[in-house]
Amino acid sequence: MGRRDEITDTALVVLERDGREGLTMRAIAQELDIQAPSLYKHINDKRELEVALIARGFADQADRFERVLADGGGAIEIADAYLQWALEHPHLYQLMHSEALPRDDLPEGAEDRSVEVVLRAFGGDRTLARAAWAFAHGMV
Amino acid sequence: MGRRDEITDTALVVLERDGREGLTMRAIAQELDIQAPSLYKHINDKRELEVALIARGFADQADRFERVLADGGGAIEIADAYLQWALEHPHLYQLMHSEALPRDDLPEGAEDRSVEVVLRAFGGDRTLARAAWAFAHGMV
DNA sequence: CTTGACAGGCTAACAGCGTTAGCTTACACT
DNA sequence: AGTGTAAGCTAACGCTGTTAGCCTGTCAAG
Repeated sequence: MGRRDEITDTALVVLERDGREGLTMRAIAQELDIQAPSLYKHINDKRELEVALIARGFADQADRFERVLADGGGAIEIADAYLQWALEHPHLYQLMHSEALPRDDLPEGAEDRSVEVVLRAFGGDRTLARAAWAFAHGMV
Repeated sequence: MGRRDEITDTALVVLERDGREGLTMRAIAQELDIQAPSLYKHINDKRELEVALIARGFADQADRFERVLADGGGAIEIADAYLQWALEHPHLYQLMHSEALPRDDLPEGAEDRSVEVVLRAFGGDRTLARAAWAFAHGMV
């Protein structure tokens, strides 16, 4: 199923380069030297592609957080990493939070891994962790 | 300049009823028993209309906050009102925060009035007020 | 009383969007 | 040799925002 991933890769490139409004089927297709309708051999609709990008966003975030934690970082460093990540991937960040999360469509645990790390940084205090997340998101 | 306001009124109705994706020029026009292109006699483009809606959102928020403050409410009550308002106007709230705010296009002080109230609730501590705002927004 | 400007409608049309249908081509497997 | 499938293609549809150009009613000035 490699082609689907290539398409997602390309979509990510287009998104980060042209923003959400530039993320069009035809633009993605062009980047792949292909016609837009051909994309539908690998994907059901655009939303599905966006969900895949969102999932990648969470995964990448989780990677970053885990690295911070592994380097001995605590809650503050995690929050800082959150903000940093958002500033580095503004368009993807916007896509991830522009509407209600399609939690049902997201692969199991895509979001959870990120949540897990944050939770650990706060010593398992779910309420406090949620508050911090909200604060970080709000600040962005 | 009354017609422009009527159009904005109608746009707000359509937005709250059908959400952002349902907020189309043709839908607004239909609600006014008019053809879509006729809207452009009163408005330059759709973005301008959205900006007007955003401005109304801030104004309505400010009204609410001021009332809370007048009723002796403090920081917590303001935060609660913020959340309450967001839940009551989910589509408008989303529109207001879905992209970078067009601050240059917003009428002078549209946002400021809201900020002002929050600031007062926090005894003029700008940093603390900003933090609380971020927290409230993140929670939503 | 006429004339002319202007406000505010109209229809027709365009480009770009996501998407569907149906055809073709290349390649793997029996 | 023949068949099935993966993956491309073109043409087209309905929707979107938007432009151009036309028409009609209101109303003030000469």
